[in-house]
Amino acid sequence: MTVVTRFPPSPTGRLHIGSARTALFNWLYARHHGGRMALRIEDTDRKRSTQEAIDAILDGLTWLGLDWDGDIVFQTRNAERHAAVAKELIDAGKAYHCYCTPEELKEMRESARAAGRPALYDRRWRDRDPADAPAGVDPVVRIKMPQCGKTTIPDLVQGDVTIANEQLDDFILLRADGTPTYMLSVVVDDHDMGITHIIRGDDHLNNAFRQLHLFRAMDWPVPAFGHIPLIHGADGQKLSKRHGALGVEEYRAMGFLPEAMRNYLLRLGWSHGDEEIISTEQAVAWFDLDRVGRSPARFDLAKLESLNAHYLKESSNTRLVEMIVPLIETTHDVSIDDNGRTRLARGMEGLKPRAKTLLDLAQNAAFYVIRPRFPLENAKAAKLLKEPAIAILADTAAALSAAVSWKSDDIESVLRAFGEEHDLGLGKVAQPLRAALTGSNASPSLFEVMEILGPEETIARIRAVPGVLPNS
RNA sequence: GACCCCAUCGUCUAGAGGCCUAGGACACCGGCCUUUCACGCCGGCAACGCGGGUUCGAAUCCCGCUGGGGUCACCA
Repeated sequence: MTVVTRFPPSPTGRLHIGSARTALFNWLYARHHGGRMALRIEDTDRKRSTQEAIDAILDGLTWLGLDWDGDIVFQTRNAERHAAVAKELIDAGKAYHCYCTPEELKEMRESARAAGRPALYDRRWRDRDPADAPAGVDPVVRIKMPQCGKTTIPDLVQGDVTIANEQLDDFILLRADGTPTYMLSVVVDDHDMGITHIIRGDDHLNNAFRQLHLFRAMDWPVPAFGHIPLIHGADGQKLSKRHGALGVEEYRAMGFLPEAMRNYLLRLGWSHGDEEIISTEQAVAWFDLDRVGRSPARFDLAKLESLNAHYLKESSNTRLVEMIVPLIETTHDVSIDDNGRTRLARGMEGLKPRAKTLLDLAQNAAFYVIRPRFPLENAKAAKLLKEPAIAILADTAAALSAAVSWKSDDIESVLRAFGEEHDLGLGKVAQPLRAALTGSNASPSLFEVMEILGPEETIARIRAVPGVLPNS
């Protein structure tokens, strides 16, 4: 049997970080077993579904590198089929019309809860004579669920989960307006699409019991279920807006690499011994549901950052340059030419180990293509450019102008010799220079920076420091 | 409230009765390296929620408690 999984987002917002992990697990499971992953847009809630959300979800998946097999299925397009199944169930005596009003149902739930009973529909129309139907009320269609006994779901993640059938009520298949509910649509589509494995968030575990009976009522094979725990915020509460970013798009904007995101999401609730850095190839080879943990995991930004820093270091310089150029261009309103790109690429080796995100990288790299502006905004750096540093800088510029070679090793020799000559520690010489050249008190190796900047630019930047030029 | 699920360092986790003096990673704290900041390397702090069983032996099995989470819509 070929494994067919599915990822079924509701297009009501961004691709949520938890959904992204669900998609990843479905994708990995399908790939691991040589199967397929289908993508289905669950747009049955027409009021809240938007094209914008669909695009955002597709973009998010694409960015993460999670592709799907076959055409995208739009659930609303199958509405007629869903309704036909409901009719079939009515004809078979497995479903019926219910004429309860919303108020009636609300009252029913409230009194049930007050009595300490499960807040379920009391099946009052299940065996009632259809002739009793009140005039002018459009009925909903409800399925007949078993009223006694137990139902067990052999869950691939949670193990066997059993519930008493009294906990299951005759849920609605078709709304009063004739449109199918989620519960019906999902089951019909999963069947029609040949889904063999339903891997989804833990919040759907209760639905699985209802869906299981719907599969049985239609005499359809029941897919395997795997309910993975949800991701929680750092405080252990359900992930919500107050926890900050929720959509993968936002993490992308924060400068995270897709491979870091993938690795992080994978390790959240899943493990393979002590492995931490896991490539997609390894993930496909190793992934299976039995290694998925059963307790909810908290989202830890620091760990994501650390993984991102790792992948940043592994990335090629050209890839990184292409990713940060637009960032530098927009924040500084400049246009970076090929020369600038070359400088950035050469500087990347020294920049990479100093960044956690692409945003850091772009910010730290900007000086290679943009001259510092005086007075410096960076307070610590500005402090480095006070006397006697200005005088030292002027002398340094002079010494540098006389340099025969502009290789970093040679520049270092020149500066060390200069320091000894003037009885100054290297720090006294280097720090003001760093501030003058990079506008910051922290940067990659100064000698490397100077080599990349080149002699003209280096000298020009030193002379641009207020107070230096007259002495040089 | 009812039902279901879960429970190892601050966080993610390893651990499938003796390999556990509980391992790794992130974070944190020291140190080394060093022109700065990082990276890297070395070291440190830090956990089996509680109470009962079962067993020669329990983080691992069972029960209870406590704590956390999920679900209870003509939403998905």
